[in-house]
Amino acid sequence: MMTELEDLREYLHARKLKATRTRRLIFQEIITSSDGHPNASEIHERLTRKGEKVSLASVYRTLALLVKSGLVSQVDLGEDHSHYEPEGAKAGHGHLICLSCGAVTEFSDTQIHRLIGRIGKDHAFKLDKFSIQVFGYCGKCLR
Amino acid sequence: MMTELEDLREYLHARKLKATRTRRLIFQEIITSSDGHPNASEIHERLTRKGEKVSLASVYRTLALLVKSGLVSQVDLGEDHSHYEPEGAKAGHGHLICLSCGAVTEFSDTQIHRLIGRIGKDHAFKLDKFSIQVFGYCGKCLR
DNA sequence: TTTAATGCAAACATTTTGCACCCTG
DNA sequence: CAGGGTGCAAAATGTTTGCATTAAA
Repeated sequence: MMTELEDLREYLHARKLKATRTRRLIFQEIITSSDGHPNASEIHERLTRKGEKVSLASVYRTLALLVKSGLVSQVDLGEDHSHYEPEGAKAGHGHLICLSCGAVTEFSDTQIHRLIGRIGKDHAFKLDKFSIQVFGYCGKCLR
Repeated sequence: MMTELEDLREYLHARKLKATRTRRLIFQEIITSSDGHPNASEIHERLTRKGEKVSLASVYRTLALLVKSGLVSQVDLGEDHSHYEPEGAKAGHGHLICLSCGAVTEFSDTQIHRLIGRIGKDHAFKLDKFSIQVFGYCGKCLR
């Protein structure tokens, strides 16, 4: 569980950047987030509520750094702001987004990977990453 | 080609909304757009350049209406604003987005449809629509 | 002690909204 | 001519940036 923090430290040290308390707090907040996909202001609120004095500007600056590092990925859930999630081993997964309650469920599927890979080849396109949003209604809301 | 305009007229008439010149112009701009996925300000600029006096506010209001009607769909291409495209027969397709030149190529694949359908079932999720963005480098940029 | 990182506030970009006036039906 | 639609300007969001100050290394 602290492995990720080590990864961050390593990343920062390798490029002579500073492992500040602010950066650790923000990264930890993403890793330990119960809802899984917080946005910038949620991260800011949660830290503030915990008594940490971190500015929203730092949240944005740190998020940009984390995304660039590959430790965190930026996801679009169909809202007008970005969400962030730890980039775990389960790379390349999609999100099921409920249009009624907003619940977000992740899914991962090896067939999708293979299919996307083939589509890239068919179009002479060297792929870097992909993102899938499936909108609809979750089991709870259907009842 | 004028079929779409008829569809718009029909949609508006059915709910006692007005088929104004502004609405027709904006819808036509999306249908006939050469680049395929204009954003709000591109639509506004193009109409202005053609000598049409349409406000950006009306562009946004009309886009919202067109999306709700199902005649147009809103797409996310990884930028900080939305793009719009006609909702043709080829429903449910994805976009290949070049990280170098920004070119956007569409793809459609029946296997993806099937796969997404199955994923929905597996999660007791009634699906409405889906969206796929594949980021990478296009053939031109690889040379 | 050096230099990167932070907080704050102002700046930006995109989208939304209130209101007086205009046009379609 | 009634009611929805439009333009304009102001406001609301989400995100970025300049600068003086703080804190890692």
